[in-house]
Amino acid sequence: MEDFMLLKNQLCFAVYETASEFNKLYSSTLQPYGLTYPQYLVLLALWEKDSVTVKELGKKLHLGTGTLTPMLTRMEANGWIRKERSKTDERRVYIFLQKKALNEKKAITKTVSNEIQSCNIGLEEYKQLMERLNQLHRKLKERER
Amino acid sequence: MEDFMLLKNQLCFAVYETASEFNKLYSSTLQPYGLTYPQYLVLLALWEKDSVTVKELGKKLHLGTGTLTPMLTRMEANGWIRKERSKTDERRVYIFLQKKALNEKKAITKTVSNEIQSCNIGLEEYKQLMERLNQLHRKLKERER
DNA sequence: ATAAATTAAATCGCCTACGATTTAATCTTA
DNA sequence: TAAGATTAAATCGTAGGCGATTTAATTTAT
Repeated sequence: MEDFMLLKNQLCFAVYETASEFNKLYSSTLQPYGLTYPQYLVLLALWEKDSVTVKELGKKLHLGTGTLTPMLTRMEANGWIRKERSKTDERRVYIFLQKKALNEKKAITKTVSNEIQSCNIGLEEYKQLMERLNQLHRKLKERER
Repeated sequence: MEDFMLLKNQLCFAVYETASEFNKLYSSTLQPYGLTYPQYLVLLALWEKDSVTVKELGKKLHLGTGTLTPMLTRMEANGWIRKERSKTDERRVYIFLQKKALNEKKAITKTVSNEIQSCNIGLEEYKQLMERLNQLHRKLKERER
């Protein structure tokens, strides 16, 4: 039981650490573009589906407006996106990609992809880890209720 | 290759999400004690080895003084730890657990343990995930150089 | 039709997190 | 030993991240 506890602590720490490693790796890779890691995640979401509300974006990224609103404001100031309040329902704010984000998509994804490639993560390893993480993720989510 | 670009298939996002789930789970569990998740990690480190310098603590937790110093100040204000500047080398600041942290150790670890238990994560699942995470972690670290 | 409930985004306060700089102490070395 | 390099912690500025509250618009139920 004591060992199991140790293991649990190690697991949460391992996840915490790995997330922070990813953060650093992506941050330095994205720095030349003037993007942060969370901002890149926003672009990934928008490249997949453009012109969504803040709410929808938050759902996809699991982020609330307390995080998104200021971040989107910064991204707008940097010319990545545009915010536009809906005419039909003025509560909603739609997010649109700007030209810059469309033009630089190829370059950014290529750079990131190269960087990750250089970590030599095998496809099998990748898949297994994804599977395990999603499994854990599901259990953590279930727990919440 | 294309669905490799999808947000939900990105390993970095899975890690990011899982870390945030852990964070939320631990945060709500620790809230009654007036502890945050990173503060709990500090206690875990100190329960393992007390009276260490800020530097050593940072090495263990992979945190710099920009994060630690204000956090330790808060933890001192809340009675968990005590900071004491070394007499022999006044550059160093040693961190000591306070009685409160020692007295509540059992209760806190028990509560956390119970909470995590309720996620029904099997031992095998644990081990595999840890193994995969450490493997990934190693590769990310290697990449840095 | 209007009061009440709901919804969406913004705002607020607090706590990480990190790179860069600053301050002060200690160590090296010329 | 005095100047310069190194070290440890603190400080600063910027950017998440989150729970809670606020504001304004839209729905709903009466």
